[in-house]
Amino acid sequence: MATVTDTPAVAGPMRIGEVARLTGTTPRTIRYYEEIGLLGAPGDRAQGKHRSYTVADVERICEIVRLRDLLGLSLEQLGRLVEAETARAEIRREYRSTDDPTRHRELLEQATHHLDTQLELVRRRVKELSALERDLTAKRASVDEKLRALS
Amino acid sequence: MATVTDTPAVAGPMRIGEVARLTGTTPRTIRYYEEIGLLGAPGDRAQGKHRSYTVADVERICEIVRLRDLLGLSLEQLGRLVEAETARAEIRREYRSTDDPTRHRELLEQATHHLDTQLELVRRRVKELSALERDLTAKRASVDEKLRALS
DNA sequence: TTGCTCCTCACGTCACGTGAGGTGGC
DNA sequence: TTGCTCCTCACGTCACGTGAGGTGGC
Repeated sequence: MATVTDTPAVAGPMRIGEVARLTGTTPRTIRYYEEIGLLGAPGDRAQGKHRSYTVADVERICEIVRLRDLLGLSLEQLGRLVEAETARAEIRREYRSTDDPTRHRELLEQATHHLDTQLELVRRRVKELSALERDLTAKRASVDEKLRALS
Repeated sequence: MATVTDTPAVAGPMRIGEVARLTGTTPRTIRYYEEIGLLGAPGDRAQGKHRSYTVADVERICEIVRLRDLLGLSLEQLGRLVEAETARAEIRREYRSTDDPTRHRELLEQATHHLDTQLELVRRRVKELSALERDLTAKRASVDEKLRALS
């Protein structure tokens, strides 16, 4: 799996091919996610002209791809999950633009709630996979036992 | 996720609906897996007559469904993976029908190889998911920190 | 005989893959 | 100007979902 540790060739705005390479997807996939509203249209863009992406866009796509591959969710479910993420970006903007500590607390509590939802899904998966690993290991041990008995 | 711990209503042969319920799938999915050769046709069956399944069939479908949900493989890849499983069933039959210890050893060593392939895939996934869990936990801790600083 | 489940087409859908034909920017 | 990548249709594919119309077995 490709990660963001691949340094982008340039720090400036990127085109869709580079973004696809950095996120381990394809241009078609990125356009499709834009089409169904999972990604917002990148910047203002005239019809037929090239899409231009920022480093923040790349990070968002990486997150989506990671969750898509590791949890078994539909893109609609994934959309609802990262809507929370989108909200978090919005939250940070609002967070920085206000000094009201009550509002600060509210925004932070929303963030923890979003993170907890994701953590719960991840932990459930880890448990299921660990159970599978345990079962396979047990089978392996049983076969090994028979092999030893043979020699 | 449904598991085989749901005891089947009867111990005898089952129909497709019951099998679907026990394995957490649908009749359509089971027929589709048969169509693409992922499952062999259950018993000899005249055209248009009902399919009849055994407990062994249910266990095999459970395994397939479990691997399908937890690893992110295509049905073709999954087919190659459980071809090994199919081979194992065949192997057990041959294992019991021969007394040659050299042949026994060969068959057992094939079995360990198949199990190791599956274990490697499972462990890779566990690692990826653990990394994701770590990242999310770190984010959560950072938000918590800010919340404490506020009070 | 009545219900329920099963059967086989066959078209629909989700998440993209894959050309076809044309334009943009270093 | 030449290449390369990008653009927008639009049809194909994988893994099923979802009726349509008909038959099987307790």
